[in-house]
Amino acid sequence: MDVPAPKSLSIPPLDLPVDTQALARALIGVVLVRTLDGVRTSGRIVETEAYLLRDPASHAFRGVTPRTVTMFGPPFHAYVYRIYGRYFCFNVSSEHDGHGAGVLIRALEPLEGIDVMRARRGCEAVRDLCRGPSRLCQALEIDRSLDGSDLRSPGAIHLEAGSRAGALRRSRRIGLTNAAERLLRFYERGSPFVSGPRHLSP
DNA sequence: AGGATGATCGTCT
DNA sequence: GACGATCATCCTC
Repeated sequence: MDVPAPKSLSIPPLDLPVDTQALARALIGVVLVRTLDGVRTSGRIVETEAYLLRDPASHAFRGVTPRTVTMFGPPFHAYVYRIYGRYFCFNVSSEHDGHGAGVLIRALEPLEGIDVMRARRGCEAVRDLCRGPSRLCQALEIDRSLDGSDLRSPGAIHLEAGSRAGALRRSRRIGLTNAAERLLRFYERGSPFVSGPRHLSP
């Protein structure tokens, strides 16, 4: 007979799909936790974008490069890249080992460590702390050193089960010129913490 | 509320 | 040598 898991102490198992688009949807409501010097900052994911296999908009489209190796590794690892010389963006790798794809995290609803995030961002308004892919990287102090981290086990950065997501909506991805027509951006309906348009198709 | 602009540098051609 | 999966700021309506 099995010993029942302790009720209040167990962390609910986080079961995520490998398929990129399914993962982009499943990640809404999941909590991203960043632990630095023993201090947790975290937020609930409210907006994602899928970057599929053979997707002209994806960094993986033209094959492996030194920057994008983690996109081609096993799923559920951190792909962090620098953009416009000054910012970072955070992704969760998807698909199986050897296949390049991932999900960009575009916005969080701040949960833990709000004052720490305020200090890092130089910004008071809770709504603006993690509303945008590079803003959330500033708030959680995410940079290239975290690239390759396994997000399923507790560490410097990982994912935890969160509250169930509300209704999902989808739209075009933001800031693209390639394959811009595809509806691969997902966000929680009505969330004030979403970046960009919040008024598109169901 | 919404559109235009400049910053800034790693990455790939 | 060109170009961003962005942001903050400045502008007009």
